[in-house]
Amino acid sequence: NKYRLDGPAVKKLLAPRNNGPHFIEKTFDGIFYTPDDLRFLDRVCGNLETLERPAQRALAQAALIRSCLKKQPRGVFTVSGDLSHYDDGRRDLRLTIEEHFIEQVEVFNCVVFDNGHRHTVKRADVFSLKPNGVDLVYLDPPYVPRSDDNCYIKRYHFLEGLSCYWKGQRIMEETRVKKIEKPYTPFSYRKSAIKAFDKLFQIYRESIIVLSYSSNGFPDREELESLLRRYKGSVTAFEKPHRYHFGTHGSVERAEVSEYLIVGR
DNA sequence: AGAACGGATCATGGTACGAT
DNA sequence: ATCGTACCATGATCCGTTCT
Repeated sequence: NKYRLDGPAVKKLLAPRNNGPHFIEKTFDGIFYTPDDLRFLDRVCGNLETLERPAQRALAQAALIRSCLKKQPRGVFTVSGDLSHYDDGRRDLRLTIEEHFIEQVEVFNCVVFDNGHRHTVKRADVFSLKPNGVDLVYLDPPYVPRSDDNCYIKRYHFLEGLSCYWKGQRIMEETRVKKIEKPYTPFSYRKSAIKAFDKLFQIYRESIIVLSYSSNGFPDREELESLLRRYKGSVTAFEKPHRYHFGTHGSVERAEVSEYLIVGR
């Protein structure tokens, strides 16, 4: 609500260290970014603990993660090594991570405001949370594609690791990009997705439920609506056409989809 | 035979801004 | 005022191979 990364805080984050950690530099050398970029990430991560306020640490982490995302071609961490053929001249690929970081600190400082309420964030299994006293839940689960897998960790493992400095994570050494292990979710598999939706809707039956989903996913819209009707008297769905941009060549058939917003109350 | 995994992949169109 | 150029967002996929 009120704490930003001011001059002294940024100075602490950028301060040189003598005995700082080198995990990122050692692990991702030749895989992502330049050696200088990797050392910068180690330095800022090591300096995070010098900020006393958790809100400031969170802002710094958000700025650092955003910096890494912008500098990585396509924003995904499935590609590594020599990425020069992705270079289309854009500024994001030219800046160092440090230059990105300075900019992103300002970006995140600008989103701090006070609306008079207290807010909390949790990173947890949805089935482990208490559903009491929730007016409205917005659900954005992973989609099960029609015939493929949809694994976010394989695209964003570096950011997930960065958010905790890979503490408690096991790196899969045999993978080219040094992925961390994929966490299990029943929403990612045909076998278990329907049951998982049913359980989720049941848990939040006292709240307004808003579900984001796509025509690309399984189960289809009709089935989701009927699952939601088990617990909700009124179910309405909104639909919007959407085109993805990653496969613009002719063979990409799934780029044209409908996005759904399904509301139960 | 279908599911899951690991890794690689586009080009279109909007916007900002300087040049004319 | 208009034109041209550079920048850059998009990213719940695609494909070949391995596993069950």
